[in-house]
Amino acid sequence: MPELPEVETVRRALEGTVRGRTVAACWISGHALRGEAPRALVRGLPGRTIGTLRRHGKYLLVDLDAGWTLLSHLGMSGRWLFHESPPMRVTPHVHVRVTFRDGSALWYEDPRRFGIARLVRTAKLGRDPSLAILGPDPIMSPPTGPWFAALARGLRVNVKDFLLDQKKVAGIGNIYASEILHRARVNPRRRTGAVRAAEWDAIAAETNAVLGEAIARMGTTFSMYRTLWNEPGQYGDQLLVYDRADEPCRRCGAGIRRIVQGQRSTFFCPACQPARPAKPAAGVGRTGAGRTGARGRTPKRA
DNA sequence: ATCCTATCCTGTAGGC
DNA sequence: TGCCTACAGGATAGGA
Repeated sequence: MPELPEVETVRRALEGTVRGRTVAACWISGHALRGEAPRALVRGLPGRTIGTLRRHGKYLLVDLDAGWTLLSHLGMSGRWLFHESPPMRVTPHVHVRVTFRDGSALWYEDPRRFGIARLVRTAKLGRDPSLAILGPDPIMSPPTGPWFAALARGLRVNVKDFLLDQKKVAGIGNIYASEILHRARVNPRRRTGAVRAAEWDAIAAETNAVLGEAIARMGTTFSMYRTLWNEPGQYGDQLLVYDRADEPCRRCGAGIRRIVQGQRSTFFCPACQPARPAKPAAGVGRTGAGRTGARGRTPKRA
């Protein structure tokens, strides 16, 4: 559920609300989150003050004082909800309740419990096994076509699974992978190693554009995701292909197709994203260095 | 290296 | 109305 734009929306909201607040108490439900109950929070959080809020891919890093960081991942159904004055009744699936000294509270809710919440020494974050394997974050380091092309050289995976691989680029999930490829006009079944330079330029440009636009609209609410204030994200209206099987393509009118890749749904337009790309015009598309995506956006950095 | 399956969980939507 | 199945925004492990 929550991909980079949703996590970034939560990060910004937390920055503006809980930063500087000091934890008075922490309660946990006792249910395990992705393998372990976050018991360490009960002892480790009280007395700590919230500092900087960072994000890498889909991971949220809540820096605390005294050299600790709360590492959070929302999995499929996790959400942090802020309460200026917390309700008396604990709603179902609340697994962590952080109460601040001023009486406000931050609750972590996660029906499917695929999320994680654990305390890590800030100095050792780089060696945390979850974080160490991640590729660069596409907001901090916007990808360019040549960078993607270099990363993809020789790989035989399909380009959709490539975008989903957090070890390559961290933060793109199942919704945005389909959206990016549709806007870049690249068929999701294409072998990564066979994607042309100009197409990588388009993929890079659309990665930057789609993620940026989704953040501006507070993410996509398909069903579960909510902002810190329990509001749905607004990017759902902008989706061009995701969950639109058999509906007309918003660009050309052809029927959107649903296929399964890596056990997960992929949506694409067979007309806009042909299995074989159009031949590049003579003299261009060899290196792609001078070309940008179809919309002419220029990525910032290699 | 890649691909396929299974697993961790609960909620929901759709078919009958 | 209820029962059943399929599927869901993620990540990981094991085996072919």
